Amino acid sequence: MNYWLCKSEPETYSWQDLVNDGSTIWDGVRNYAARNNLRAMQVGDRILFYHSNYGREIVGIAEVSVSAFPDPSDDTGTWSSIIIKPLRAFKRPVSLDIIKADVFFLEMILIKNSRLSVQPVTKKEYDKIIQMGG
DNA sequence: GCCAACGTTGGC
DNA sequence: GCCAACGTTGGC
Repeated sequence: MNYWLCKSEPETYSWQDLVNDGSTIWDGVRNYAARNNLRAMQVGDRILFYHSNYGREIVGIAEVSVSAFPDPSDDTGTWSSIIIKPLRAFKRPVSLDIIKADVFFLEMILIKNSRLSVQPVTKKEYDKIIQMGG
């Protein structure tokens, strides 16, 4: 099993929206690095769900329920989508401030490449995040 | 709302 | 193939 982090602006699509919907298509990604990460995802992989902008915290864990297929919002066949579903919310959301303040996360992509919207997370990082999230 | 960091585009 | 110009993301 592999671990990932996906960003969403809560004003556009929040964790609560995902819970309400039961599952959602993750489409509209238009960045090659992010797309390649989407394509590497397998059913059952875990996704840390991060609220960017207003929020700036990891709020819960989602799961890949359908692996990569052509993005229906794209006519060119260049881009890919997946489908995710919520697994559980954190008792205590893990904020960007907390992550940045901890040297354990110095190498985390969330810190080093803050613009990448779909990124891999190591098992160590994942385990510590979910421990902090409760 | 500003702007730094990063990606992409297009002229040369 | 380089790089300046431009657009976007996302933290502050």
